[in-house]
Amino acid sequence: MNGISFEVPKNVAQAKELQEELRKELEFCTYDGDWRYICGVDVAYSKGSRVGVAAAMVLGSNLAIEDNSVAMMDVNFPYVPGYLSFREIPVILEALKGLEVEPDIFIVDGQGLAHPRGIGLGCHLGLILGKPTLGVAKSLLVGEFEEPEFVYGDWRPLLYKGNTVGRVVRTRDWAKPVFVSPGHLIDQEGAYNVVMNTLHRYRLPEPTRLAHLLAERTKRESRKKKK
DNA sequence: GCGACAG
DNA sequence: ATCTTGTCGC
Repeated sequence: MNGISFEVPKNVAQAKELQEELRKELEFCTYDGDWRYICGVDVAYSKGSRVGVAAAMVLGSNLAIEDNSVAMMDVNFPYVPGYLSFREIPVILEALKGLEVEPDIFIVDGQGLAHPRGIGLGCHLGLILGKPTLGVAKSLLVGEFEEPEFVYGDWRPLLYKGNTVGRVVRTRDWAKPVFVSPGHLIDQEGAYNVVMNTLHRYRLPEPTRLAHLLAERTKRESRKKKK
């Protein structure tokens, strides 16, 4: 069950056209939550954002690490809000090639549906992989919401242009909420459940949190090795 | 024209 | 996101 291939847009205008086209392919279905391996992805940057370091962390249902992989490569596309996927997907795909275990579902560090054109990094990656994917962002890109209660697990719908595009979730007492939205082959309730089931004692779910640490550590080690 | 703006 | 040491607090 493979997905589409990654196309490289020449500029932001082309990227926008591509997103509007890909948006039609997204499928938000109910998710049974029945995964064996879940993969978190994150990208760190060095050399003034010229080089990207992607990390993929695969966890089992007990949240124990089952596999991981990293990749580093020059990043071409600039960071433009709303077009993050064109900047991060190439190096992410490279990292995923190094996995020996095949994940059932993916969590991305960024938005899914909660995006200006309804196709954030989580959605785009999901289409390419052809697997359930969701986004968990640390800050808002688009939408409006009411403050969730300051209690673990509480949430409020994230509204954008009259539609609910995700959930603003309090993943820890008193901590800033995170923005959860479906990417592909999953719905809002499913995405919320996956996040709640992969939280440990931190604000971010373990797959993404550990992928972030791995990417940071890899970057740190490689910059000292080169100089 | 003025702000907002994932990582 | 990145550049960066120590420091306050659970």
